[in-house]
Amino acid sequence: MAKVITRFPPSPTGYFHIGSARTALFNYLFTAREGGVMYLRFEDTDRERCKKEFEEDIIAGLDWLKIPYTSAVPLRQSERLSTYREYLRALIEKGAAYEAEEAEGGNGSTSLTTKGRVVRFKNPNTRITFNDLIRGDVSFDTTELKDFVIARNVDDPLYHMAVVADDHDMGVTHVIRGEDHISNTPRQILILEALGFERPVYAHIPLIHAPDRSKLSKRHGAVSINEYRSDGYLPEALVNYLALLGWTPPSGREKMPLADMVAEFDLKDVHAGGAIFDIEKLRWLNRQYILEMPDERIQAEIELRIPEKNSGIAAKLVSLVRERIHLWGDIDAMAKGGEFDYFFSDPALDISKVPGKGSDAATARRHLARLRELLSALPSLGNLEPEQIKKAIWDYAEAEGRGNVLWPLRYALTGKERSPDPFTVAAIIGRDSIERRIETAISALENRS
RNA sequence: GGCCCCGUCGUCUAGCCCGGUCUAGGACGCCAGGUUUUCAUCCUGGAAACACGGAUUCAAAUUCCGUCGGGGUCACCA
Repeated sequence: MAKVITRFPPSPTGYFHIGSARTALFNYLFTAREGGVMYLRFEDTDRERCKKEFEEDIIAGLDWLKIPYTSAVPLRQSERLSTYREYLRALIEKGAAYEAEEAEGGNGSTSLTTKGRVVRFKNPNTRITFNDLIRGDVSFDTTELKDFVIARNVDDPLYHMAVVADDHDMGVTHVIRGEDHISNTPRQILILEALGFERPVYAHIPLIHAPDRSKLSKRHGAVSINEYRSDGYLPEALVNYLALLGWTPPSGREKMPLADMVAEFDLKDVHAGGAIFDIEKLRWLNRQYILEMPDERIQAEIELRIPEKNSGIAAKLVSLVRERIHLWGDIDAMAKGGEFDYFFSDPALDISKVPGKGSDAATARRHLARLRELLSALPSLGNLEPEQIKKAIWDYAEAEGRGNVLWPLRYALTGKERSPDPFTVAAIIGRDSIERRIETAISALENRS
């Protein structure tokens, strides 16, 4: 069996899009599974709209997502103009295409940019049926296509002409692309048959939709891969999620690394219907990946995102942060929300909140005083561990009512109604701060009464 | 509108090809309880779907037809 060759041919007219990324991914999964080659090539026959900047963005995106590819040589269609010209000539000589003077049918398109004569494909008005690996036989009557234009002039090919020529010359065996291309297929088959080329196998994957089923666009949130990157999503999670949108592995597994997806991939398991992009599930998946990230990685992200640089505290915040975030951007949100403040400086206390509900100032003061004693008995050397602290005060808390004892402590330490548990906080801020903050709370309670 | 594709919980889906094992399973989200107070985790439980109408059949989510709904596409863009 011939070697599988596929292609991912974006048009660099915009930033790398979530939908394109998924197309690239499916092409890669299939190709890798078959032991083939996937080429990247840029379809830039529309010189006006294409930009170098977008090419770079697409490449950076593929690299970030770690989707492997092979660059076509040449990389751009704009570098193959002479080849297209030959095919165009051949088509014209065979009588399969012809040069025409003006726009057909009068939709007023007196295009001003047109110089020279357009090349039209002579439509045989036939019925084209192709077998799509995902949806079975698909059939079109090409009559409605009329004699469609395949080149602005003999030197300036349009999309369909270039695609057919490239796919043939590159030896592409499988064309895997978005469903929006399904109606382009008969046109391309017509051209390729006129040229005597063999048909590749087609597979049109369903599109991704916005929550309202409309086309995914900026107004629904991020569509550019860059945005996910800067929001702090992990590339492996994004790739994993994208694969799950429209494909279910036989194993039914959800969270799986790229290599495992390759091992299970089969186009027949790709769905025919479109799917809605659900950011919530992506967040959940991303969290699953964060959960197994090494401590050093979490620590590095914390250091990057908290205002107090080089405080040496990031290492101590790792498990606390890991437990609370779905994506790196959540660390920024925590920092902005003041959720790290009490690790760096003593909090301002609202005395009325020290006792907690169901208790009173005198009781709270008594508990805090006792806690200060119990904690002063802790060994005075080395880092404190949450377990150690818990052990020192747990029996007392149990005896007196956990909430009555633990709330005042936690509040005295953090000044927040919500925070991690007091043992964790205490271990991080250390002996001096613990003692000072308890002391502050006690004297505040005394002054009040 | 023409043509093409699609139609299982709110969402992603399993099941459909080879009708009965489906009082339709899982995941996300949601709701309610529980765990070492609060937050976050975590655990348990719950609500939640075969678009509709016919046909075939002893039997249909699974087959066929129609309707409705959704999407794609109708460029000298790709």
